[in-house]
Amino acid sequence: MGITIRDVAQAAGVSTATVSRALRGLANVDEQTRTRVERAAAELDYVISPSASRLASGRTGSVAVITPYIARWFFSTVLSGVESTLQGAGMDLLLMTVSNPDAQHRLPPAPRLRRRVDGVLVIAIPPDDPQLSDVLKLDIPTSLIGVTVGDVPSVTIDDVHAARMATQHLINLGHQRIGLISGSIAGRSHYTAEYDRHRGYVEAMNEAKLPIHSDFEAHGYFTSPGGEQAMTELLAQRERPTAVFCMSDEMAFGAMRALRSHGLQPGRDVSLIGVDGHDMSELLELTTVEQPVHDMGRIAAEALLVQLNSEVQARAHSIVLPTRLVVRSSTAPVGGGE
Amino acid sequence: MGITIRDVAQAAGVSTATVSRALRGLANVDEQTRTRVERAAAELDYVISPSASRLASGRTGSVAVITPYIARWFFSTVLSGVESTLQGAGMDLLLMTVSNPDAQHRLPPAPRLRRRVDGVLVIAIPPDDPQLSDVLKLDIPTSLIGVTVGDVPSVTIDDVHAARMATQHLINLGHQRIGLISGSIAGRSHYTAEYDRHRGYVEAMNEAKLPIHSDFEAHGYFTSPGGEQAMTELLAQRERPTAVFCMSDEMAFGAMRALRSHGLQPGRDVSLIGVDGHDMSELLELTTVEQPVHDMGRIAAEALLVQLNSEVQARAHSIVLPTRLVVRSSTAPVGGGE
DNA sequence: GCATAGCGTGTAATCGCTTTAGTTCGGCTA
DNA sequence: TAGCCGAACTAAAGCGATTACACGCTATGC
Repeated sequence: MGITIRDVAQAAGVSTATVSRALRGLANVDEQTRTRVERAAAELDYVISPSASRLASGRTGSVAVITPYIARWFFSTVLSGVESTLQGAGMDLLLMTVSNPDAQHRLPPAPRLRRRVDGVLVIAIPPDDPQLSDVLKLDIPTSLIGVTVGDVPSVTIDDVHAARMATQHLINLGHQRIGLISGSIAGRSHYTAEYDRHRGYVEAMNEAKLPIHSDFEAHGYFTSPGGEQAMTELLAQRERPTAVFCMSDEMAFGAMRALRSHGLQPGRDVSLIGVDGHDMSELLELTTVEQPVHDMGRIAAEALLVQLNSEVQARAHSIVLPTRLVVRSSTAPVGGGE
Repeated sequence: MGITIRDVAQAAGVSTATVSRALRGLANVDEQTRTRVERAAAELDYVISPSASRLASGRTGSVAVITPYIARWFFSTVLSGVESTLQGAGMDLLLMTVSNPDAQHRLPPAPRLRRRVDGVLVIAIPPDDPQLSDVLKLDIPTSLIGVTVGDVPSVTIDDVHAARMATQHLINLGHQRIGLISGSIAGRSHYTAEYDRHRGYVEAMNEAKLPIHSDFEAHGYFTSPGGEQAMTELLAQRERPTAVFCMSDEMAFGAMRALRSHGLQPGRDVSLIGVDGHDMSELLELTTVEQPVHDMGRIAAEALLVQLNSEVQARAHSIVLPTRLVVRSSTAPVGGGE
């Protein structure tokens, strides 16, 4: 039914081998011949059959992206960065999710990758998730985003530093009772970013010789209802914190709502800072430590492409991108509202 | 390098044809033989080569999803619905974006689809976008989401009805000066949903014999900064509207911010209603007409799979999903705050 | 007792490309 | 003039599955 390379060869009066080379821009093809072939292909409206090409060449021309969530801001933003890069390189992007707490019982992605993709990009799967190790065992070129495991190439931010920056900002404003809304995803394996952000908070507090009450930490599970709940708990303490560091913007949004329903105003009554640079944080006037999420996707994809194109097994290294403190009205000097 | 079907055949002591049949669960294979083959395949850790299988069978086992945006709420939510369905059916999901105002100059997706996918899902591309017609011309089974074109199968909501419901809600609360924040995406072709929502607004207003000031419409370009700008314009009118219907939640979020920076409170001073059921609308207490976005993706994917599996060219029909008014504190009876 | 049907299986021809190992041929060197 | 070389090209052997067809065998109908 379809036009094959043979039809093009015949129309151009050359062999199929020449058509193949001409169309792919390989050397050892006379420019006149190439033009003739291209014209013939265009006239016949010929497109290479990817299946045949893949079978013959062994290259699939596609990259899998594995992510636990699609509809969450961080993940979809990374994905958009990845997509634009891969599209630019003419690579197919195969999207797969791993089973996450929300959607159990789907078949693990690892077996589906074999013989099917040239490379894999993994977005923020906890380092000790067995599904991740299954993927890594496949020995397909892989880049990780937002997580590091062993010496697998990765693109991340310095989570310790981000958390220190956030906490330090609160300290600089004169706050002393600084709460923490962390993740502690229920039933979920241990998450590097959370661990590191915790450390950053602790380091900054210690350095400033500020006390860390265990009462001042609440779990927000990285969701905004969770953040709301956590803030409500913090507000129930005998001595309320005057500022709270939230490990993600979404949790901070929830915390904002909790403040409002207590008649408190973010910034004036309690300072709130997040991490992410979420789309909505500007709208909600949330101070936050921005991470370059779109770029993380783009850069990881670029690194993977380099790895795929280099014959040598060039040991790709890990890349750490900078974060940036963006101050808005959700943080203010301590006592401003008293 | 890899294990091929021949290795499995040899190990199981049968022909490759039998292995193929056994592994794909076809009929006419003795159960004992099938078991033997399966055991051999498992032992050798064999996986079918998709490229070879595709070439031989002509089926690609994959579906393309074409979308103008990935990181926006509506699109990523549809995508997650699509993904879970396709994953469940063992289909590969190829993600492609069409050039949108934000990202010009990428090659159009249509040529990349040929011979590569069994079906196509298109998310909310304006019906007169040439890139959409290029895709439809390919004559690959296709389902549209959030848009209709001719008799191509689609999954949508009734936008006229949704807008009527929203406007009627404001009318029921006693509002008479009801503003409209519409889209009018700059430099973008005409968008069905916008047209229909406009009609719904007009119909409801006419039915209630309420006047439609041209001053009461502002363009928000379907973004939240746009909505903020639009609301600011509306507030500058001599006679301010007491309520505003926003064609999307994101624009309503922006409008909320504009209200706040004018010292006004959504609901008390100006009522605000959106359309979408965005994640953040609950947090922001926005009244909205919810559309079942995740389901739209799921259902469109299911319909496409049916179409792919039915031998007959069953003319798939269009599906219209219901919307639901969710009342929150951003809308209140007129005059509540005066 | 014989034609027939159907099941389980094997044989071998594809599917449409890539790629290796030649084959030509004009021009250049010795 | 012979010999050699490199560029441009062709022929043909895969790549690893699927599937139409053929084949033997047993159960069934008449």
